[in-house]
Parts: sequence; structure tokens; C-alpha cells
Amino acid sequence: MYEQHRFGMQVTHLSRAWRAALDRRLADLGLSQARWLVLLHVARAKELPTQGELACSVGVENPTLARLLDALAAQHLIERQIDPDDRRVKKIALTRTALVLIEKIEAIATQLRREIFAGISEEDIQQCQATHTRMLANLEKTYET
Amino acid sequence: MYEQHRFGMQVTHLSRAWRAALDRRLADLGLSQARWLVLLHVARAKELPTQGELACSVGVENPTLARLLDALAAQHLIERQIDPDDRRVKKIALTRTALVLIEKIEAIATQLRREIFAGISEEDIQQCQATHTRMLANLEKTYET
DNA sequence: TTGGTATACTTCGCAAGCTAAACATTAGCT
DNA sequence: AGCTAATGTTTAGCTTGCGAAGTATACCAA
Repeated sequence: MYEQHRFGMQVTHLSRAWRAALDRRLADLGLSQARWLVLLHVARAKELPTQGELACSVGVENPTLARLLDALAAQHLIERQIDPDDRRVKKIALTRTALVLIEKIEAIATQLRREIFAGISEEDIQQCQATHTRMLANLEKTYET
Repeated sequence: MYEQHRFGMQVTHLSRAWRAALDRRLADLGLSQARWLVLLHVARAKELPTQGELACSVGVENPTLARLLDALAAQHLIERQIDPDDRRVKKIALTRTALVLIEKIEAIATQLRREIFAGISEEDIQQCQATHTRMLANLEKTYET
């Protein structure tokens, strides 16, 4: 079994394997997970998010998001709308085409999650998430050092 | 608290944040975590590993490892040794310089781990690792699909 | 008003991951 | 021996992550 000094590595493995599995299933849609994730966050937002808000929500840096949005805009899946109140910001809106895609994506992601969680109790999953949350909080602190 | 549909994203966050924290602390040594990880795996191997074995152990694909080894060789931290018994394979050996580095790296990584695990019981950590392991096993199965 | 600082986004260059395919060597068959 | 298949590594080309620096706009203070 894994020892503690492998924890970081194991998390990396899990993250990559999850992403790879999703990538494989979403390939037919012509979308990588990075792009899918952006679409989904836009879809779930209550208001049209700015790029900054979106980057934070997705969990990537601004330049990374900017490039993803370039690609999504080229696929006509999102639009950058200029906010008349603050012309620095650009609000991100989904196109109609994107809305159709999102349903398919949600279905595929949900199915995969079901398979990954197979045979694991809800309690274990929640305990695991709680532990992750505490580690993330500890990691926040290390930034101050 | 996080809901289940965020699990994948949370793991990604944790993995990236961990890596970023380590990167910051190892920057003085002129090493990214990817390179550090390779060195450490070589150091822990019982025999001089081949590139294939090493890639598997580190958890990256062969081409990814090849490039990292190129960089490490340029820094005179590893050497590719040709195996006389099978001249296709190259065994990876650490240089003397690398051995000195490794001690420093281990110390820094251990200290960071201590901070990330602060306030979390050993039991929780192990439960979490066990859950990850089961998810990784489930992910393996999805490859067969 | 105007100059300086802060904010939002973009561009650039690099690191590191992947797959596909090329290349070199070995192993296995006949 | 000589083909063919398998194996180990490398090359090529793509994606996506980052930080640093650049641009445009907003805000504030004198």
C-alpha cells in the first residue's frame, strides 16, 4: 500500500488518470477536458462571469484561461462581451451551440464519475473530500511563507 | 463543502497546489518538481532502472521521461548507460553531484509534507490514500472499455 | 485636469504532459 | 540464415499549464 511520502504522487496520478479517461470519452465531441471544464463553469455561473472570475472558478491562471477562450471562441462556443460599465472586463457568454454540447458533456462526466466511485461508500468519498479541503487550506498557508 | 461532482476538480487543485508549493521551494536548486521526482525515483531504485521502468515508476509516458532525462543529463545529474546485454535499453545512473542534491530535496519535501498534513490524523490520511487507490483501480477498468 | 497606481486582459516564451510514428535492436520462427 | 514481430528509445507536433511583461481602462489624489 502507499506510504505517506507517496501521497503527493498518488494525487497526481489520480488527477491525470481521471483527466485522461475523460479526454478519451469527450474526444468525439472535439473537446479536451480543459475546454469542457470552462464551458461547464460558464454554464453554472449565475451571471455572465468575467475572465478573472472564471479563471478563479476553474482553477487556472488568467493567461491559461485566455488561451482556452481563444480556442472556444474560434469554435463559436463562447463570446466575449464587452461590459459598457467597465470596458476593461470581458464577460463570457455561451452560444446556442454550446448549450447543446453541455448536456452531452454532463451526461458523459456523470457516467464516468459513477464508474470511478463504484464500490466506494458515500461516506468514504466525503471523508476524502474533507481531507483534501484541509490540505488545500494548509497549502494556502504555505504561500504566506 | 464540496459536492461529489467537484471531486475531480478538487483533486486537480490539490495536485497543482502541492506541486506549485514544492516548485517554489525547490527553485533555488534549479530544479522543477518533474526533474526532482525523476532523480528521487532513480535514487530509490534497487538496480539501475531502464527508461521504461523509470517512466512507469514516475508515472509519466516514455517520451515525457526522455525529455526530462535530456535536461538532467545536460545538468550532469544523470547518465545514460548502455547495457551490454541488451543494447536497446539505457540504464539511468545518478552522478555524484546528484547524490548531494537528493538529500536537500528530501529534506524540503518532507518539511512541506509535514505542513500540508498539519492537523490531520494519520488515520484520515491513510483512509484517503486507500480511497484514492480504489479509484485508481476503477480507472484502470475504464481503459478496457 | 492630470499624473500615478491599480485592475483586467493579452501576448510571449518556456516547461512538461500527451500521442503517433520513426528508429534501432532483439527475439522468435521456419 | 533470414523474415517478421516485439521491445526500448527518440523525434515531431500538439495541448495546456505557468510567470513576466505589455496594453488598455479605471480610479484616485492633488
